Amino acid sequence: MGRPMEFDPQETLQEIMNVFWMNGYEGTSLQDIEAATNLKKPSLYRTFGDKRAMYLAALAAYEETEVQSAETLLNKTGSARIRIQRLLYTVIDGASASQNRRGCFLCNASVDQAPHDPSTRKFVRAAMDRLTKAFANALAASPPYAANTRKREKMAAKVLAGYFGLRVLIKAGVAEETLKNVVSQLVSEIET
Amino acid sequence: MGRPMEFDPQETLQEIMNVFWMNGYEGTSLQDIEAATNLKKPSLYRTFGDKRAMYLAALAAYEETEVQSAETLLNKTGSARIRIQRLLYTVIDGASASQNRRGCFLCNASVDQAPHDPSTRKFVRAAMDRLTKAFANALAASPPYAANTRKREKMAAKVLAGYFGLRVLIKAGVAEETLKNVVSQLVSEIET
DNA sequence: ATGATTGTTTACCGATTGGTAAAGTACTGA
DNA sequence: TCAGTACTTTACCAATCGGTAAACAATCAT
Repeated sequence: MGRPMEFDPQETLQEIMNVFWMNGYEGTSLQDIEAATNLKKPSLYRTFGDKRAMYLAALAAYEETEVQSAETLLNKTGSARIRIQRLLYTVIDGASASQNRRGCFLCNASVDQAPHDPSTRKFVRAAMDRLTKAFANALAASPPYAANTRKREKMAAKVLAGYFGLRVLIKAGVAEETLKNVVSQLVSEIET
Repeated sequence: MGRPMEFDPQETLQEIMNVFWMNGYEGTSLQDIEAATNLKKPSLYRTFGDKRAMYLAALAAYEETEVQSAETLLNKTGSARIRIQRLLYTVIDGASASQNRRGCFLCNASVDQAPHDPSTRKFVRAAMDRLTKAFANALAASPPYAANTRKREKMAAKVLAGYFGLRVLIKAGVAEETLKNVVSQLVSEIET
């Protein structure tokens, strides 16, 4: 059956994801991807297709790892407020601890590719819906939202907006104290 | 005194701003700028410097036009809630009316350049502060916020986050109804 | 061992990137 | 009229862009 692959495509995809996540689509060159993966272009093109396909695959990988971990975090114990607070503080801690300015890949993709590429837009919107549903599920942990679907969905949409706004502020490098203010404000409006 | 300029640098800067605003820094080539301004590269480099200088000048132009118009909108009559609601609905209408997916240039710059370029980050943060202060001033139109500076600042930070989140959702192309939900939720939490 | 098959490496492609030197053009003051 | 000056145009630069053909290396079934 021929020569076996010398690298793990899944692992490689994670590395590709990290590069696109940090630098965006236009900001990432094939050279950058080569450096990040320790692979040469022909191997990359063979396994993933062209640059755009790599980007979409990276987005999909993001959804599978990061969005899912957000979901599990939101599915832990506690009231609606506690659950969402837990996620938002994790985001802040992750940013300030490791000087991590990558933000949220979905948010980045919305800004730099969604307006120009329909397939990216479609994908991002689907992932956003998934995130919104995760927020809605977390909200359902508290009676006022469990009882009222419409109320839950509206609040979920607002939490999503606040979440993205937070990620933008992080990318801009605003002070951690400001970030915590935003989160405490945002969370305080969630009924128990 | 030699040959007079055949174009208006201010006007040209607006056109440069529009291109960067739409396509981001890496997504904009000098060819794009030439096409948008009807000028050749040497004229552009002579008047503005290199590409990065053009980008920063475009950001400054954005602050002078868009941020200022946001300020005047927030300074009109009405309660804190009314004022902020007015701005946010203007944003939504501007997006849905003209299929305008440019979002907010400050938000875009935060995502695609602030993490990589310190001077962009510095500039964006200053403009954000200005916007935050404009929100705070609008909040001061209602007694609960006029009386309590700390409360006002915290709410202003949250409104800023909501504002950026909204611009991200717009870029992702979410339904107008969802956007309106976000705004109504956001605004309903502003005391009168 | 050997051919077939698959993966990797090297080397290259045309196009485009940001940026500039030099030639040409239009205006000024003398 | 004419030298000096400032702007525009043309033409070009090395470097890098995304993408690929062809040579090379490693494994398989036979």
